[in-house]
Amino acid sequence: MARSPCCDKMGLKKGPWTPEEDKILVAHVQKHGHGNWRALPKQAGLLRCGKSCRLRWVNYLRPDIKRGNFSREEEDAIIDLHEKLGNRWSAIAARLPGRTDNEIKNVWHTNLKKRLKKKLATPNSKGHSTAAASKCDSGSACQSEPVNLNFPGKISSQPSSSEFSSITDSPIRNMEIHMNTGIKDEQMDSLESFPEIHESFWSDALSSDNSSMPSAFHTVNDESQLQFPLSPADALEVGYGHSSRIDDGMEFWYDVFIRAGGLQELN
DNA sequence: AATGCGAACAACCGCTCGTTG
DNA sequence: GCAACGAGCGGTTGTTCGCAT
Repeated sequence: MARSPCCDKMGLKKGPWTPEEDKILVAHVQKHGHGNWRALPKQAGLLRCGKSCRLRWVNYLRPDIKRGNFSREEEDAIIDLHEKLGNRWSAIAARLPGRTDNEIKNVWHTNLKKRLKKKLATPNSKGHSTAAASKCDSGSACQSEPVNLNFPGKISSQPSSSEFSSITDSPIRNMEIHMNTGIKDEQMDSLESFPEIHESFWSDALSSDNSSMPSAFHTVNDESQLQFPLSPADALEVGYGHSSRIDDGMEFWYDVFIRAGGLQELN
């Protein structure tokens, strides 16, 4: 397929954007939108290619962009999501409001990779992130290996309870799903449809003393009672109770909750 | 003060995918 | 079915900045 010349065209500017260019681009997008990036620079009077304009807008000028350092929660979420999705930065960014794929990619390469390596080097590290992360480190593969999916978010694939094997402490967290062929397309699709977090989930969840754990979840007395797939009631009962894993973030809980049909309960 | 080096981030490049004629 | 095109994605590079020497 023939490639478009894009920025190679003579006369088009490259390199860092000036405040003036930013102003022009913002003003133009606010006034006319960005239906056609290729035509935009000409219309706006910018000596840039459409690709460059799009990138500048998406990664820097968009009004909903959250600037500043990543919180610990955001970093943990990135690690978890990277474990599930691999190097699919845009998919990860979609789960982190206000953050761009480029930003996440940069943070991953500069911070989080190192953090994971450190965790790996620590004998008592949690380990749940590191093994998979190291497999995925070089790219989006994460396939053709037994995958520790970290959580049974693939409940949609309706595994039998025998496919899960409880390993250590958390009733859900450490269930392993061994699959012969790794993550399948439909499972990735399932991850893609990760729902927006329902407002009332947060208000309920954060009413807990520990802001990282939904109050809606209580430790079950007998973890072996858990049956998969979980009913909404079971999901509400599923406990965690292991403070060392508190930093693992909320989205896991929400996913379990939603997949168990908990949203209807909230509504 | 000058220099070297690494971290962080912005931007570019090349590719794939989806759409359209 | 095919080619052309635009948009989007992920990998990579270039630049800037802060810190150590």
